[in-house]
Amino acid sequence: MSVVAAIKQVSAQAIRELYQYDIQENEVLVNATKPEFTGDYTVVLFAFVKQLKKKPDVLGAELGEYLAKQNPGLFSGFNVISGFLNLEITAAWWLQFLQQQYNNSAFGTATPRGEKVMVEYSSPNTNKPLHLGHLRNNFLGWSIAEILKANGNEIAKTCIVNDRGVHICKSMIAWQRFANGATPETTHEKGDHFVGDYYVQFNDELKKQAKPIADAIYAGNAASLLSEAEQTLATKHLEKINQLEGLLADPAKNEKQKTSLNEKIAEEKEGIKDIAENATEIMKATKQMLVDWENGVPEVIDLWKRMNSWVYAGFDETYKRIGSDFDKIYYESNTYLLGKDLVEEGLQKGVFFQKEDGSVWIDLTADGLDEKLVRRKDGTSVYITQDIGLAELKQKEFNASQSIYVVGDEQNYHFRVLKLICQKLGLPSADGIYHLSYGMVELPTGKMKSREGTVVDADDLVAEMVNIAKQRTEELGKVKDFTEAELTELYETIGLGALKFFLLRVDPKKKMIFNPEESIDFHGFTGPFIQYTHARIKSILRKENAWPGVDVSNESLLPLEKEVTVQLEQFPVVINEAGTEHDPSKIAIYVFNLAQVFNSFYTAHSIGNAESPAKKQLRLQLAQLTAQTLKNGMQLLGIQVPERM
RNA sequence: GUCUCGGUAGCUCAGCUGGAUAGAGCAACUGCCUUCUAAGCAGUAGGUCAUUGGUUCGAAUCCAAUCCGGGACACCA
Repeated sequence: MSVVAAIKQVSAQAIRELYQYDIQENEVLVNATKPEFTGDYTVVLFAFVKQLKKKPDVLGAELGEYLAKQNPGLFSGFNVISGFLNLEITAAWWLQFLQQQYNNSAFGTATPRGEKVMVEYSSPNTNKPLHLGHLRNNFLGWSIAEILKANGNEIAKTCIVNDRGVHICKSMIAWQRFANGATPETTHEKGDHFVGDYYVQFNDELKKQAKPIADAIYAGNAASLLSEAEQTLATKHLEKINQLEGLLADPAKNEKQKTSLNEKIAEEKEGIKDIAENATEIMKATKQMLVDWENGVPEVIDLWKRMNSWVYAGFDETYKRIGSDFDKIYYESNTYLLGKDLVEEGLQKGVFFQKEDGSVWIDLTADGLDEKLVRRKDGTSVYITQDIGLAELKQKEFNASQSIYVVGDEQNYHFRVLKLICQKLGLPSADGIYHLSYGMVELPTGKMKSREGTVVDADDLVAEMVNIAKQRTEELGKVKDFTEAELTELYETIGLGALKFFLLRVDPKKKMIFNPEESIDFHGFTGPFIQYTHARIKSILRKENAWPGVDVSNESLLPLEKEVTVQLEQFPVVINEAGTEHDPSKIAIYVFNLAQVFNSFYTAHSIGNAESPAKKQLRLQLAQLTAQTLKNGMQLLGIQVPERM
């Protein structure tokens, strides 16, 4: 049990016994004591003052007295300052903790509870390579899986590959038209980048073809190019634009109103652009290809398989390098028809209802949401239907009590709907659905846009980080005796460590800004800082292979020795928090704090030349447990720590 | 329009189940490598916690309103 938990327990017990007042352990608020006061942990008393009808000072004195008396092994002293009961923990308690854990390579990990958790993450589209946003997703998914594992859960990592749909057809059409039979082998290009290039080419061509149609729409002579429905829609947009521009010309409008009007006009223009793009020959060919794919036309299926195989080869390389792996990969081409029978079932149960045109809906207005379509009038299913089906399939295959989806926050609404529908359908997996929502990675200029070429490519970024790691390491010149292979490994470790730490140190649900102009730091609150701390400790431990082996249980602790110990003791609690909150940044912050405290200790006190054998023994134990904890903590973030750097 | 997430130091972020004088890192400035790795350590400076009101012993934290920014609300995925 952690110290804090122990303090809560004995405090609640003390209040029960002293005042016959029943109180739960978790109602006791325990904080770390502020440095300016004496003590290690502080019980905040204000919460009980009223119920117990005691003045804070009196309550503190009585409680402190009682606690110290009843638990001489835990508390060595106390003081009360205006409602805060500051408790000092005995050196013996800290030393006992250290004795128990210093040799425990699994320090921090909970015993298995037999609970199963699924983590779905990564989930790429197969029409373009991975970018920075995917990296955040992958690192988060991997890390949360490790954290939950350390909390005693059994983990299944999954991935749903979006391997079918218009987006792939776009790359396929472009390849057919522009590639002249080129392949990744002939061009010596990584497969996912190769296919992505054709996706870009498709969009270039689309723009080219859509331009004259859009011009015609604005000129009012696009009738022959559009279907009747498109024509009516286009006219509507045009009318709206005219109307808005009329308003804009009004000199009485202020800047703010003008901005708003301009935004609305831009929206209408976007609508016209969509119409024009959909009317292009290349778009029509793409849609036809999607129909052919669904009908299983052999040439289309062959090309689809071929191009996907190129993409997978590329992805595999990236996944291997960044350390992502999966226990089970689902492919949308296999799962996109799932959920149809559930729609039927839902209709019969009255969860869904049918409109006159035959489309099927669910009414979520009572839950503060809208009506949501689950089956089109033509009988085909929509995106969410597949997800319901896949949720059921996962449940059948893994029977996990919790199913985590690592997906960007733009899909918050979607997952609320998904969970609600599953609950209303009474699927056993429903309550375990958890959307681990994370914010987008943005550039200083705003969102990354593949169309504008402002996407930070994952492979490029990893390569750059590794390259910087190499430069820095060479500048410092500390590892001249490393072999070529050892150097390569070290650069990967440091470069990827910096990158992963950078993306994981921030609360997942917050969006984050990445500035490609400023390279990711290697100093301060960074991965390399922690790796360095680890390497330095390991260097000492290699030198000091003969420990004094004397009894340290009667030693006292110097302030910095204690600070390190206090920090170490919190590791299991932090792992627990990171798990329940699904938040790896808690680990990153913890590991940084630990490294920082240890470094202060390291510069202030010598380990090898300690004042006495007992001190040396104690400091070696501290050093060893710190190294182990840094290693275990970083492992939870998917980051390796080197023995030397 | 409705829903939702955010706004803390020049920059990037902690702190948010209410608790003592709001913390780190980067950038800036001062020191410290003849002693276990200076990717480090010690220190200085930097704040109207978006604004206003409320709740109370106490608010960055809870509530309301306002301002600013992101996202969502498709018979797209």
